[in-house]
Amino acid sequence: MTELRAIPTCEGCPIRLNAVCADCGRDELAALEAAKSYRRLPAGATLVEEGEIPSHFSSIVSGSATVTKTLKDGRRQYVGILLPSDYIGRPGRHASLYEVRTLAETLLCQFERGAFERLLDEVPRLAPRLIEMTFDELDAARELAVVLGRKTARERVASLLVSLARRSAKLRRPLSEADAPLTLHLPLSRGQIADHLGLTIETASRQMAALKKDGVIGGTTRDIAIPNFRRLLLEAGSEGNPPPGYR
Amino acid sequence: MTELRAIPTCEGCPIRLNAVCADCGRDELAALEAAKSYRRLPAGATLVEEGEIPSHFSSIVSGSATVTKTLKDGRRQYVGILLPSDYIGRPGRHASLYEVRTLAETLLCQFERGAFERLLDEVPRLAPRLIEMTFDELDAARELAVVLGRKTARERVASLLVSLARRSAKLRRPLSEADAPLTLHLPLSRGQIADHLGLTIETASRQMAALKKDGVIGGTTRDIAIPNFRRLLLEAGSEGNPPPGYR
DNA sequence: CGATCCGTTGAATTACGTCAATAGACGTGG
DNA sequence: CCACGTCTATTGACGTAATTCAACGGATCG
Repeated sequence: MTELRAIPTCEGCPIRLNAVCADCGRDELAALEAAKSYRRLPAGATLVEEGEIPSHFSSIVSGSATVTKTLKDGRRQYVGILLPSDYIGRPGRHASLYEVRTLAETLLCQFERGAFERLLDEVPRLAPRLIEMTFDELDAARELAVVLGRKTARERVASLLVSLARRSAKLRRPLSEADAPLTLHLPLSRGQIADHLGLTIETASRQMAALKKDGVIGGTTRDIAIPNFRRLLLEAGSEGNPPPGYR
Repeated sequence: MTELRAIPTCEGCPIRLNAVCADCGRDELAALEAAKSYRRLPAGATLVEEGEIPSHFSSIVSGSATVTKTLKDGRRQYVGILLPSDYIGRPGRHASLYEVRTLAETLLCQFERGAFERLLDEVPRLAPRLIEMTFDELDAARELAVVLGRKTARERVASLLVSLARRSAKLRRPLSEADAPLTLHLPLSRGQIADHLGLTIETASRQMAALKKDGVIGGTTRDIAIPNFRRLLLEAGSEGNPPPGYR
């Protein structure tokens, strides 16, 4: 799928316009160029362990990763899914509360933590962009809380598909209105979908099957066809029709 | 309860050491002083409406508020509870995705949005602190996702009590180890607890009753006694004992 | 003193979890 | 090419935690 061979320069970087560096000018970029390095990881690699103080701040150039919290008895919840241009890390010497693990082969653009903190002070357009992106992450986490707190299993699965479709097709045009067919490669197994949606693997599987039976989605296990995005959106439950039997 | 009469100066401000201004020096504080104003709201007041572009960025000096997302069919989820020193707002012209509403009479220290954005550029210790606090909010939202995705009703209620106890007794000392008795005034009704924990009012009420019956908590409806914090912590399910019957 | 709000409690219902068996998909080696 | 093991996904039958529906009790207030 994504080509990981070539180490891009910032100029030609695929995430140039969306990553934490997005707002930097040519001169500011030079400061980042000097400090950055690349790291390539296979699928299933642990990037950050829970409790670890990460040595680097990094951005996903290509690939994907999950942010996971695990209770001591083993219950797992994915609290984030990271796609290209998303960052991993937090300024300051904080132990990570999460495990970060690649879902696929992944290329990172990384900065040693101290160096990144210095850049935050020195490169004026970096901190505002980090603030902006962190607020977006906060919105995503709160949206997940709504999904987990208030939505049915079917709505959760539909919501995940909506979110992944929106993110992977980086819609400039409001996709919300598009009725045109659309395909989506799922980066997650059924078990991982369950870990993200607070469900069991069986329920995740059943709901995928039900959505398919009802014609909301098509395609294969990992490659989902969305014949009518608006329909999927309605199934996700954020758009106005109460689930059957809601008071 | 909290005294809202006196408008404090920054020097004597009760949230001086924890709010977004916490890292500012005496001189930086002067710039904030010049731009700030106060606003007092009764309980149940809407501070920000969903979809609105807020005109101000504000900090809670005293009181409390909820951050709520409502689905179009009326299902509600509190995605945050704000206590003194927490901020409300986001730099940039973003429509709020949430409703913010006071839980009790509340005093705000506020800045007109444009003025706050200028301060972010000009007062060096402001942006790093905002980043720090936003990451903390992100952690809280993700923690909530874990609670909503993976915990039982009893664990959810216990988790909320733990979180409120930790926050309201601004533990410098690790409260996690304290076995000493402790009291907590609940800022939330049973219905509001349910809205925060993704439960119904009946389930919230039943679980409170069950925790009381089992001696985990005592006190009255709104004033909770916690005879043994460690015990409550265990009930919250983050500390190692699987709930009965977990695979 | 009725009205309203909030909390509690009981009984019936249900969505999802649990347990269990089977079916594909994919790779390895004979 | 086929037999076999492994891993993931699917499907069925059953159990249960939480919801739903309903009734009631205790404050608070005009």
